[in-house]
Amino acid sequence: MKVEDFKVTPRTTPKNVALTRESTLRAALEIIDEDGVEGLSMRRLGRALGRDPMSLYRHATTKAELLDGVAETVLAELTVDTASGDWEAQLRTVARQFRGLALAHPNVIPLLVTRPLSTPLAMRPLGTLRPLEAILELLIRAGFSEVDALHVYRSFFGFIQGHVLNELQEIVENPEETDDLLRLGLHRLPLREFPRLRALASVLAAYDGAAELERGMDTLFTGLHAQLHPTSPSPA
Amino acid sequence: MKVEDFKVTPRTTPKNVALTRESTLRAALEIIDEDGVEGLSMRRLGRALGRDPMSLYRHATTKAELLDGVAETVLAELTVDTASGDWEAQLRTVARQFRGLALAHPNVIPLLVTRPLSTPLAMRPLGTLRPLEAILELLIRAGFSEVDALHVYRSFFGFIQGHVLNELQEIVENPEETDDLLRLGLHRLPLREFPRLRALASVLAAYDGAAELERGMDTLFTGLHAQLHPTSPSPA
DNA sequence: ACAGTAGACCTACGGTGTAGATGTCATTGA
DNA sequence: TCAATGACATCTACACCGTAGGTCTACTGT
Repeated sequence: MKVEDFKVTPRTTPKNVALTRESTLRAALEIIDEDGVEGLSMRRLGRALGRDPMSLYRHATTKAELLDGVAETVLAELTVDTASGDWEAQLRTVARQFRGLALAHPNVIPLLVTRPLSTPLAMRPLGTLRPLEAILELLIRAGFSEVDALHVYRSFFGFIQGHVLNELQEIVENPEETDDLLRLGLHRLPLREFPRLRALASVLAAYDGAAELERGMDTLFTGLHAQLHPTSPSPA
Repeated sequence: MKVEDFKVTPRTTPKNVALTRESTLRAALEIIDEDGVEGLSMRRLGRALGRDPMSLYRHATTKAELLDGVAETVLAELTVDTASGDWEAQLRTVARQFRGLALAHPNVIPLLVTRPLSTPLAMRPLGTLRPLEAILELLIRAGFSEVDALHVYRSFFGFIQGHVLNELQEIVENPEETDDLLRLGLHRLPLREFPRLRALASVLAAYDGAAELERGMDTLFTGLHAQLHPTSPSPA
């Protein structure tokens, strides 16, 4: 009893399992993780699923929607404990989660930061709005006014987005090279024009994303505390 | 004497002016401003310039490089006064400039935040590194150590990037609608799941990007001052 | 038993980026 | 002066893209 015996249908392979939105998105995510957003085409996704590319339009009316779906599934991994009385600790946790997602799926980040630019807030996939709602809930329960809660959310979200973009830009060009200047390829920069940058080679090479995130949050929360406080300031 | 009389060359139109890298990038920027990055194709750009699409490869070896060029020209509009003794004031100026660029060319922002993710620092267009070098120079002259200067730069740059992404996401769906909830389309959100978000309709509608940027910078600089200081702390 | 329908498939259209060959000058070197 | 050299523009062609529209099949509810 060989696999071929079941080839009732023409050229496609797995076929036994039904095609769901979830499995489609999972496969799409895999392709993006491997080859980036550019690498994902409907034809290739169809091939990966052993289905005709056109079948995909059963579960996503358009490719853009499919990309939104991928962004959504990734973002949905965030969990916010709205019951926590310590809003700062909770936000710190979310930030670390977010960084984790970014490192696990770096190729999805362009999607995450870019898609909302062309989609009004209310038309975004609900899954992407859920963390927003949860954080608002958390902050308001912690005693912030609505306006301040939104302000904190924006500062926080802008911060982690910025941090992740920063961190993902730190790409080492020649990992095997021992000299920092060469490893980062900085020797290519004209010495006259970029003395500071070149001098920072070793500091750049020693970049520690996790530490930088913590430090940035220290900065952020110091600033936030100095500026506004919830009515019930301390953890429950 | 009609225009047609000059049609020595086949189908293309302007032709008299030579095709330079600069004019090419300017035309590309115009198309992106109008129709977004998706709207830019080599064929369309060629049409806009009255040249064969293939001519473009004389000034950019690939489309990706052309996009980098567009990002570069936009970013090159930033000016940093490295001689200023008041580093905070100078950074605030840069931030406002950056926001200005973002509002003037919103469709370029995806390029700005996305392209560096696939390009090691040392291989980026020099124009995009110049602001970085200048800010490092500014900070070091102000008395920061190299490490701290880099840290400040990263916090700052992450912040403005995050802010701009936040601000550009605030798209109003039905500008003519008077009720905030309807104008933002928030009525589409399930009431049970998104009570906080829906309640914030009027606050969201009153978003003021410039004010938010200033507020965010207050937060940021408060935090930075509390955390580290240059050896020569006050403006010259 | 039959109509309706949901899901998958196929074909085809107008687009894309760009490799490679060809044409057309202007400048140079002998 | 003429030939050669290069720079630049053009054309053709290839493999790929997203997706509109039609068709086939198999199951569902009546």
